[in-house]
Amino acid sequence: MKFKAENDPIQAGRSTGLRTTVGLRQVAMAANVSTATVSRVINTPDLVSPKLRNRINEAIDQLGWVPDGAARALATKKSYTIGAVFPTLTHGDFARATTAIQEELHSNGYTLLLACSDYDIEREFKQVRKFLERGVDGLILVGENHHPDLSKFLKRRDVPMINTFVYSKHSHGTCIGPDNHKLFYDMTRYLIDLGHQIFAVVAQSVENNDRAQARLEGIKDALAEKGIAVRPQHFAIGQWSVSEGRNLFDRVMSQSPRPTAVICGNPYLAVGAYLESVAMNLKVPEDVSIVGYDDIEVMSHLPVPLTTVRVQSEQVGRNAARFLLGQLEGKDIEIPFQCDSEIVIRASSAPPQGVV
Amino acid sequence: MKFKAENDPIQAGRSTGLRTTVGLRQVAMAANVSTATVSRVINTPDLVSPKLRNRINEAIDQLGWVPDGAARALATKKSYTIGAVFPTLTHGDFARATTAIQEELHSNGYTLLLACSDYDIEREFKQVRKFLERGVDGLILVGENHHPDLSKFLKRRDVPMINTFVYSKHSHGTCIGPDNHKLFYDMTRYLIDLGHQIFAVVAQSVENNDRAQARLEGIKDALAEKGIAVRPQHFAIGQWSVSEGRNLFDRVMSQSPRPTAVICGNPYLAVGAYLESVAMNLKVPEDVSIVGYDDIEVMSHLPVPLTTVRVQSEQVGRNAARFLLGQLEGKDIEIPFQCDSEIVIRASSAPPQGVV
DNA sequence: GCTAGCTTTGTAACCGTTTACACAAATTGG
DNA sequence: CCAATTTGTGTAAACGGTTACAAAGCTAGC
Repeated sequence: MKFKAENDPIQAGRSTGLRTTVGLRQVAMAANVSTATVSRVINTPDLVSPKLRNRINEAIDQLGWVPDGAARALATKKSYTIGAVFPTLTHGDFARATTAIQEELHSNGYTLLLACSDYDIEREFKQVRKFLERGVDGLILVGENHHPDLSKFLKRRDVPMINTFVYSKHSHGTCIGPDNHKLFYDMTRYLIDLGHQIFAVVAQSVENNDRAQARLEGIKDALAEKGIAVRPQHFAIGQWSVSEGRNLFDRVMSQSPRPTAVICGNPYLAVGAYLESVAMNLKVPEDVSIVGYDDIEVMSHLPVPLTTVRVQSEQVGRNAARFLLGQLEGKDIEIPFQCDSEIVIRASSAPPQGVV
Repeated sequence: MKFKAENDPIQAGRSTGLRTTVGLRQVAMAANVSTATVSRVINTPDLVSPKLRNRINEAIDQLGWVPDGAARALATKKSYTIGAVFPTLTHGDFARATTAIQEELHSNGYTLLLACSDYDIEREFKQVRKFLERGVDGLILVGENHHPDLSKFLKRRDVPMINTFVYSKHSHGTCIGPDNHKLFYDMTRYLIDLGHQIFAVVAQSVENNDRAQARLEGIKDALAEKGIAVRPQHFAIGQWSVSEGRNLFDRVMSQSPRPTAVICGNPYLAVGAYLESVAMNLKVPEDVSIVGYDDIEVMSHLPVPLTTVRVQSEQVGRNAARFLLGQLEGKDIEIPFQCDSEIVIRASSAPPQGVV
């Protein structure tokens, strides 16, 4: 099927007459230069003579022109945009990381696209696809297990990506965060060394959460080395909340034998566990040691401050952003892929009663 | 200066030969249809005959084509993108609102651009400008006082905007949130009715924070009606943290006369105040009533649960997003501009000692 | 004074979609 | 059976920038 082209000059010039929005062309006309020169003033001012540059800048100011990002992205194939998908923002560590990412990106001229997966791999994948449609230049995700098709998708359009809040030697260069396994391995060793023998674990679900999973493995491995295992009745998995911490603490402490150390999977569970110990009239750390993960401020201000692991979430976010920016600029910036973290020992952990 | 155009057919066809990325054109060729038809399959499938539609969809799948958002935005003048600037994400209410916004936007095909102003009006303005460059279709901000040039900027390119976490009658239709003044007016009235006469206020800085400012006014106005004022030594302004809550609580409680009620400007200050009361061996609420703002989970689990104001931050976020989407679709969706909020009375507030 | 090289500026094709308009084919009605 | 609609598809001009390339205007060297 063929149609012949009608070269209709009126139609061709249709829009030129009634243009109302100000664009590069209007600026160029106002300053009596070509569009190329205006574009150069924006992108490579050094290539334009000072005289013209001034004239053009004046025209820009006067017309109040702001370059159109979409047109720019289309022409350059760069969107100066980074997409991040977090499981949730309501957990302090992710919120802090997001803030850091945003700051780092913004001060480099990039903008952050944000989405939440709610710990759902399918959703994460959908969000990522949408981000790719939007033309993001890079991606920041959490954890290492993603939708099976995700990496193909990324590879096809080689968008750099970095996984956050995870680290292990085998993932060096693609992940940035703490070594979750080691963290809780060390924490558990610390408790073992204090003399504990009966351990309880109170944690959130590990579904689609390889970080939490790794931490649990850390506990198990450390205990196994001493021939210890967590009894089923001392292993409580639930929601992510203070009240759940209270419930689960109550549950594990009512079992026999009674644990002398309770390891909590997140700070809210730990705070809940402690508050429940108060309600149960148990003495911490005399009757039971309580330790947590992640250091939220209130933990250190409770009547018995809580031992926990401190992860530098801002650092994770900031370095993730830096890494991506580095990749995009072509320079391989060397950042610490394994981020700082430490066990903060406070009053809630001590040798079990009866051990000197 | 004039140059004559050289119609160089080789150069003109330069890129057609070595095209490697797959675009609308490739799909069109593969399915042996025009680009317009492919476009229609994406945007208005009903206009395309089922037969062609299938053939094209197959081609799309096979080539793994994803439409280019930038090109689309350029052609349609719509980016399906909403920008939000929050003071910070580390405060629970903003984090919850952000999550709700993101969800609402995403399920309507929009994407969220996020930035933080760190309670700095200049920064907010810069972020907004950047968002406008990016071509956002709408804006979500916090509070009502912005950079003086901001509204001009928005009006010029008529981008709809909504202010969140604020509400008053005069701002109906442009703001969505709680009536901050009324909230603390009511809270203060409640304390007055309990019989309190000596009030202390422990709050964060109100610089560039009209919400906090309004709440303080609410306190003052309620007190003034009864001829009461907060003494200077009972008025403590500081950071936003638990430890600051402890410090400031300690300070105001050491003054004479000793206040019988302490109103805290945010949940962390309130928790800090309570924890300090424990450290100071003061009984709550017998010796002093403590009330806060915003309901974070731990407040209800402390040995003495704290009276506070509960604001539905998710609701604020969700409705803000809905409102903007409505504006963009042209339909004036009726949403509640004043959001639900309530005073949650718990054990930390009671009549002052000596009053029956 | 002429040429070679550098700097500055203009021309116009191109980025990947959308969409107004033109047209052909299919449907309808008298 | 033909005119008037309706439906489906193609053509090509936008959208608002960037940038390869060409063309001048200089500078400087001999």
